[in-house]
Amino acid sequence: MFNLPKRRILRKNKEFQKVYRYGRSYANRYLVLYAFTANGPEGKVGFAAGKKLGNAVTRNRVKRLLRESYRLNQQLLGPKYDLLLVGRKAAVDVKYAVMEKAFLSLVRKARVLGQEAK
RNA sequence: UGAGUAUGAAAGACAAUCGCUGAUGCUUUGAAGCAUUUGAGGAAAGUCCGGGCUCCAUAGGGCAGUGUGCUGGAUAACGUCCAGCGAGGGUGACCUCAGGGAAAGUGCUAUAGAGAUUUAAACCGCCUGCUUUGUGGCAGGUAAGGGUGGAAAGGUGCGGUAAGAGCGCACCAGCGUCCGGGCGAUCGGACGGCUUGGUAAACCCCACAUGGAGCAAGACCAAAUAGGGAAGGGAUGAGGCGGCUCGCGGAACCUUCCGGGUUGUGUCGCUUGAGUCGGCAGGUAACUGCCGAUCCAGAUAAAUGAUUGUCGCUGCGCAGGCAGAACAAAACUCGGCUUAUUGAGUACUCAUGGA
RNA sequence: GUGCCCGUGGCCCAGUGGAUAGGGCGUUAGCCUCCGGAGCUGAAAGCGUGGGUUCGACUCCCACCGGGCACA
Repeated sequence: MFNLPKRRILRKNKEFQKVYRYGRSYANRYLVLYAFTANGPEGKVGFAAGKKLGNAVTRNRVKRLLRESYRLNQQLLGPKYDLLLVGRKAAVDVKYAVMEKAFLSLVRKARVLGQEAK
């Protein structure tokens, strides 16, 4: 239920480009959310952290926080969305609880929640 | 106690829950699921050097270019390391040094100064002579003193002289020859003649080293279809060996343009290696040899995270408790260097006080 | 991964080992004008950082820091 195997993660450059170009974007202080209606059997998710955030260690940490937020709350989401989460500068030294809250508020704003959650 | 020098272990631990990479086993048409196990560093970093490995001749010759530069050793190799020598710095522990050649040649040496590199040089001064009413002028001698400079061509002292001068002598520095110690850099001593600035991180000379590219190397598989037209070159030797040349090699194809068409973030390379740990032996040491044990990440928008609890460390607080814990993540691999950073301990030095 | 290049006042650039580090634009003070512009006169402000070579370094060498380019 909380699984997040490799095939559910965006890996190819083309997929990233597609979500960036055609997805709707929502943002707050800690992250940016791109949402795009998927055409595959299940939704995929991607995580990104730009070079502005710092060195490799901090970028990795931001991406892992984003992944945890998605992984633990994915059952709330509708099944047919490709999402892309991008960390922002304020997320660098933030705890998980803050990140999760920011993620949930954005998800509500973007209206990609599933039927049960509503 | 304070200040400092060198070296330098380790990089919080355990448990629970949810997840991820790889491997193995089972289930399974496939996809996947379950179980067990595994999983970042001392710098993984910067990419400053050097190897392995792969391809291009089997990596060859010469020139050019580039790099290194006290001696001896270590090493696969190095611009690294170890032990010494010399120079410089520090009261000292100790630290720093691209540290060969300036008598092969060329260049540069600003400003200042009379004079800056070859018969060195006379501005002030000193001395002698001539002259003048003269405090002066002229001629000559002189590098001891002053002044300039980073540097004035050996330094100090005594003798000597009209005044002076390696002009003579002693010591010191430098140069040459010889003797002795040391594998050697070099050190010590004797003798000789009496002295030839600096700069080679300026060109250069000498010695040594150096073929080029890089895992996006390279190999394989799959998918796609049609290999079409034009021009030029090719056994009188194409393309290739990324500077030039010699040489090698031996192709029916090669280059350019026009038109058409397809395609993977595929598999291998990819982790057993100058590996790691322990013992013994050799060596001042770097390191080497032998024996035994052991397998310890292989990702590709890139795996180690999140949450909670207990204990340990540091700070604050009477206490419950609260806050904090660096720098930073493999990308073919290994040896160094450099930089970032928390830092227990060990050895030593100096100063002050006490016994 | 490899090979290169650059860093000079606020901005864009010059600069043979010896200059007071130069030019343009800008800033600023004064003059001029009824006011502004233009013009004239003057001023401030700089060699990325740290070492080394040299008598002397923006320049030569080394190590860092920051930025950029090319190729596969």
